[in-house]
Amino acid sequence: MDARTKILETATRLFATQGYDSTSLSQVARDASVSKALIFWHFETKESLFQEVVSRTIEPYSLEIDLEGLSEPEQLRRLIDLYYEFVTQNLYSVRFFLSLFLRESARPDDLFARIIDLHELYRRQLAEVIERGQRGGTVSHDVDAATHAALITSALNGILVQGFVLPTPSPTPEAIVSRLKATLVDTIQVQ
Amino acid sequence: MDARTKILETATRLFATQGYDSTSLSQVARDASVSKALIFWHFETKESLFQEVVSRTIEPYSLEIDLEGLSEPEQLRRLIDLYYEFVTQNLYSVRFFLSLFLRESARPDDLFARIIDLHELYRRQLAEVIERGQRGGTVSHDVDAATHAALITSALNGILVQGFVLPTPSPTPEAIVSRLKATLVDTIQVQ
DNA sequence: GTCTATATACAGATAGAC
DNA sequence: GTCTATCTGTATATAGAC
Repeated sequence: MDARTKILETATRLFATQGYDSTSLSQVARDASVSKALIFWHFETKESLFQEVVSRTIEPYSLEIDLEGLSEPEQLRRLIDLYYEFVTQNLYSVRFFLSLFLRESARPDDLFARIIDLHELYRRQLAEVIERGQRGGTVSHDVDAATHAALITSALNGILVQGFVLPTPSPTPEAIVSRLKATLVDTIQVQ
Repeated sequence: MDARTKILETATRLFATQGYDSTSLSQVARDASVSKALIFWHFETKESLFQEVVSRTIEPYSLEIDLEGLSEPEQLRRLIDLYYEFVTQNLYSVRFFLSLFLRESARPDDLFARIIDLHELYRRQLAEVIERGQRGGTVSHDVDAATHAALITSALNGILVQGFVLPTPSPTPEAIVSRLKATLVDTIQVQ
């Protein structure tokens, strides 16, 4: 692996676990077994290194979802499962971005916008499925689609954060997600 | 106001908005209009200043809840409202603690334990109300109390985090909370 | 491209006058 | 209690040899 990549991977790991301010380039250099000067040769400043790290981290984030042939309630359950899968598969970087949102001096605003976009896209997709189900008669008309969709994403995010924060959550995240589907999907289902 | 208090309040504001690492004592001194040396006279080190800040911030956190004369489903709704009220009234410090949990080098573990305790206390209280309701016949037996309680706290936390992260959440937090009560309480209510 | 050596700034912390 | 002046370490960043 070339030095540039080595630096990037080391920096990614350190930024993600310690944050921007608490990670020094000396530490990155040491962990990557290169000199500090080499970091500045490959990356203009500490902040541009950080920008590159964030770009590479966010890159695989996407929303490719196949819902063909499923009823609307089934689509909702699938969307919930996919969200949870995605988060558990990207636990490190999700945590990283969440803490970036809450604080941090180096805020790459354009990339934040991308994450918010993805989130809203997901929420809108939930809402659209609910509306389609209401028109098709598989979902109850008692719920406002947008609000219910927002509740689902909130609950998902909350389960996620709880997993980050609490030492060993007594009900497992999986159990809560399954309960989420039971309460937030089954109860608005018609039949 | 005496200098010590001035320092504490300035440090609280800066730590909360910028974090521990990104806040220098020079900045605290400047903003509080005192010399750096005075900070060290009042507080041994930067970290003990931080500890004191955290202690003072967490101090008003408590769980004094009056649920007399309410049916179990009403108690659940009340608990949810109280949680939401508490969080909105302590928005700054809640955000502060959340970001502490996600990162930060200075981790005062004993105080973290206190927050986790409060959280588990609240969750257990929800679970107990549900169980009592099941025994008394006001709550459906279809739900597992502990899991359902965990789902409620997750959803609440998620709504909270969403409020922190998203620019202007299209459904308001209030709307989502009311939807939460409709979906997570009404549907397990008997009658 | 990669290094050693160095410049410069600012961090946390101390000494000592008042 | 509060200050100015200073110490010491380490941070980001640069110069210049190879």
